[in-house]
Amino acid sequence: MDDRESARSTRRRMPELPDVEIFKRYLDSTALHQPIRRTEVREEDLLRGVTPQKLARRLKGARLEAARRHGKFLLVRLDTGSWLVLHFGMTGFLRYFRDGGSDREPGHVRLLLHLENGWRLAYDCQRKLGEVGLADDADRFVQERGLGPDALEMGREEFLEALEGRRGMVKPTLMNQRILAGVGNVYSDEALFQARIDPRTSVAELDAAARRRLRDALRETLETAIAARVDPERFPDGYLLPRREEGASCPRGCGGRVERIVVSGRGAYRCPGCQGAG
DNA sequence: ACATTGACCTGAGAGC
DNA sequence: TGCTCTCAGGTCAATG
Repeated sequence: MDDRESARSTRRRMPELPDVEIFKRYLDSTALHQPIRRTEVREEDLLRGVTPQKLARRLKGARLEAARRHGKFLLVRLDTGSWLVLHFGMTGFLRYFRDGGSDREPGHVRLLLHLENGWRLAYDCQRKLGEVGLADDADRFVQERGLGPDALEMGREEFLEALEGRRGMVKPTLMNQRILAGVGNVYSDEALFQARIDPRTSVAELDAAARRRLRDALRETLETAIAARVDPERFPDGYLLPRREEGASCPRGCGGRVERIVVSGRGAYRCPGCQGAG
């Protein structure tokens, strides 16, 4: 990856649920079933609850059997029964490569698994806000972390239950991983744009119809992002994500201009025409 | 329960 | 050209 490519992907890649789902599919189609010959920890700071020595010992000889995603976490089951836990922070991603192949080692590798077949699986995380760890059990990990239900797996009733009694602003509520897991800054904006709800609206002010609309919009948004392989250029018309910049014309064609506001300390994009005055 | 602020982290881009 | 400043955002902790 050259510098320009690196810069571009840094701008675009902010791993939320759809991004991690793509990572899961990538892992499932590349690095499974090969014994791990050696584990290289290049950045100890990203390890959580485990030393480099322990991680290497637990991975040595083990095979990655299948990946599972919960919210923004990727949990990889080993044939030994334990799980490798990966969180991608803001800038993390995976790459499967070998010497002389078309893909090369990326620029900020924090963990590198050397596999028996000569290929390597890199966990790259430029800004070190990600996390690598081990878990004995995936369900218990999710519970102990206090994660809410996965945003894509939860049913309509479960979503409505999660909002019940909430009084905070809707955007930070969607982003609260304890309430539902997987939604971050970008996709909360997108779902709210699709549902035509101002991000600053209190959940308490949303009537039943608006809550259902939000739930459907969130599901639609996440599924669309995955189908587009999180590439902004592949998103269908009418999506905000490819036009997350101040002054862009409303993707829905209402004539409004996209504006940036700050909600709960985060930059939020919305269309004043479609999403009300707030 | 909820809001706010700051810390963590690195690199890009702006402004001087 | 090179410096300083701000910003990006996932998560956590402290404070109101």
